[in-house]
Amino acid sequence: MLTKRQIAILDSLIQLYTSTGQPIGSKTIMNEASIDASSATIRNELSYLEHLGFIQKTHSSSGRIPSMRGYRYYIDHLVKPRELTSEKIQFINEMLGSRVQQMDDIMHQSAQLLSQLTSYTAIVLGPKAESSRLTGFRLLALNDNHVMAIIQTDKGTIENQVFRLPKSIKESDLMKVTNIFNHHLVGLPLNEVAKKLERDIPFLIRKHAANASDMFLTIESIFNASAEDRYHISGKMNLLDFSEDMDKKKLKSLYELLENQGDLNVLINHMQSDFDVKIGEEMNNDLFNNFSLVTATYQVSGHGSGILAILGPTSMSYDETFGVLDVLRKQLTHTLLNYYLD
Amino acid sequence: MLTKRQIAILDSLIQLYTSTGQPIGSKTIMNEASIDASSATIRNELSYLEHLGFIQKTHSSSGRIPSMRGYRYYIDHLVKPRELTSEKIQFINEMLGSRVQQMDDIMHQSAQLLSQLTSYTAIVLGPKAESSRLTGFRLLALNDNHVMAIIQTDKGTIENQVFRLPKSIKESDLMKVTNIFNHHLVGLPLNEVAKKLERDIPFLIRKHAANASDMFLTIESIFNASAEDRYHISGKMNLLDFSEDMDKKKLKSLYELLENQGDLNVLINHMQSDFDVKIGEEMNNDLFNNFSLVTATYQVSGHGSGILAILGPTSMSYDETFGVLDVLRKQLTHTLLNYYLD
DNA sequence: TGTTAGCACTCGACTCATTCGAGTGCTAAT
DNA sequence: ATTAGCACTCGAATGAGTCGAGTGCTAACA
Repeated sequence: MLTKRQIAILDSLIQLYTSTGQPIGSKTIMNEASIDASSATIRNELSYLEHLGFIQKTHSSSGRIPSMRGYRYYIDHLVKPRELTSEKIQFINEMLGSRVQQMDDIMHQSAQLLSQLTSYTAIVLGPKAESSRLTGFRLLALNDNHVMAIIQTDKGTIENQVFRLPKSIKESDLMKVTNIFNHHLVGLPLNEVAKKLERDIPFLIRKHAANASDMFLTIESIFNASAEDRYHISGKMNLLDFSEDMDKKKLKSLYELLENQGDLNVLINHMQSDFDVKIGEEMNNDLFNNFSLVTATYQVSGHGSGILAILGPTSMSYDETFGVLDVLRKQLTHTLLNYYLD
Repeated sequence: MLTKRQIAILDSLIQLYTSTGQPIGSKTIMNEASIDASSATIRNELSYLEHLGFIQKTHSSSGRIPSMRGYRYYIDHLVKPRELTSEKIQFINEMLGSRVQQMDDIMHQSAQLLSQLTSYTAIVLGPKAESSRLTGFRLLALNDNHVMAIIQTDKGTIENQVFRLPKSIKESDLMKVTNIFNHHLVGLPLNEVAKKLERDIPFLIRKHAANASDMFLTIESIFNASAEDRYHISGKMNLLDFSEDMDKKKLKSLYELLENQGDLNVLINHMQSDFDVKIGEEMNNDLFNNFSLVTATYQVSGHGSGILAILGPTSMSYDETFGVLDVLRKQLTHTLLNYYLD
């Protein structure tokens, strides 16, 4: 059990360290933090905090920096979202408030806002409606050899793709395929659709429209694309600012990871809580040892939930990050409700 | 006028420098290059080449590196595309040869191939058909409040975008707008379309479908998007390997520039010649002082021409870069002819 | 006259010793 | 329990010294 003073010291130390990036000594704490004790006393307390594993030295006579455990304690007990300046709030409102936009634009905007306001890297995931249903499937002949496939769900997502028509396919085959899809898939929840696409549909196609089985593969890939989470990442290059100790090779692997849907899925796993922080090694990936990932979920009632995430240095200012995320999350809930409304 | 030996020395020096990255001294040239002269003689020649401005020293007693002028001379007179290994050629064939793909996929593939084979950064621009005509415009009602606009040209490009319908708009308005577009724009070359979109159409809309003028703005932006060049960039992160001397700030500006269509347009201006190289300062942008841009054009008869470009360090191996570009350019011409054919 | 061996000279890169100072832990006094 | 005082530690910065790759110049040579 920590005393009040010990908590105050730990708090100040982390605040100071996250804003300067330098190890913090007893004198600095005495001067900068409002703690009524001499540097010698603070030294004793620091020694105790180190003994408990909350802080550590970089070398035997250096100042202290927070340890993994220290950050954990800070995040779980001490940090409070910092209020944004009214200018920043206004900025967010302006960017997300007014005009009608497309869903993708909104997500993209949000990611940009997050990365600009924090100067870290932002990852945004659109609202995921677990129970959305397929409401429409169309094949639209554009000309003799191009067809557009369009997929709609009741949650408003619309996916489309143009593909070239193999010569073997006739108008009548197109109709048949469309009918099969409409008859067997439309109205079902998307996870059902995925199952049927794998099991029943290939059989039906072979039976009723054998010519079209090539085409089926294309269409299947569109369905898969529509089911995939779509990540919007902004401020990737900000990573350069807080990855000094990484060599080029690691940096490249890191960027490759950020390009890869699958890896992101592992990194950002859905969770219930409003906020969640993963610190360095908690991410189980050497690449992220000096990074932290702060994730916030936003809810759009009746339309599922989405995720906002900030990837920054372990030594980031958590209070500010929490502040930005909190404001944006609220604004986004609001914006999206409007989006679904009209 | 340079003697044969001087040319041979300049050639070797550049080859050696581009492969080692280190300043080259007289002894190295004597040992590595097949030049029948002592190091002292080579020193004399080097001194002369420096006097002419083809090479320079990094400090008073260092070896020589090529100067801007040296590179220019090398590229204009000495460099020969290096033959690719048969494995690499086969790799390219496999990636671009077989199955039917979408245009965007082909371009994306090409960019990836280029960056992987050169380990520099690749920029690919799809075939630009100067004289393509608008052949189709459709508005497809997806549901009560979403419409998809589809634009087609006779060169096979298809652009589409989904947008939300303002409430004020009725079915009949949609019809009217579609009619106006089909009547006044379809069949025209795209540059004519752009003009009319600016001049005549707004007036017609106001007259016949006043409610739809909001919608017109959206549709106009789709047209603009369809007219835009679309750059495919791959291997951005390779920049990290050859930008050691740049600070974080410059690196970020550089990446921002690569994200920006407009800036890329300035950088890569269309030209006729098969190959073109811009060396460092020739690009008129401080950010590129230590980079070179090698561009190659490819022709698809009857379907316009496109561009392949490699952005690498000024000290890149030009012969290899030329080799890769040449092979890919030929393969691409072939692939695209097939694409347009069937 | 062109080529070459020989040599003094230059300058960056590297190593090693020294200094400086921020910070610590410990002890003894309050 | 707190604090002043002090010896001690260690990284960062500074400077002297060495090494070696490379140069230019001179004089000898084919």
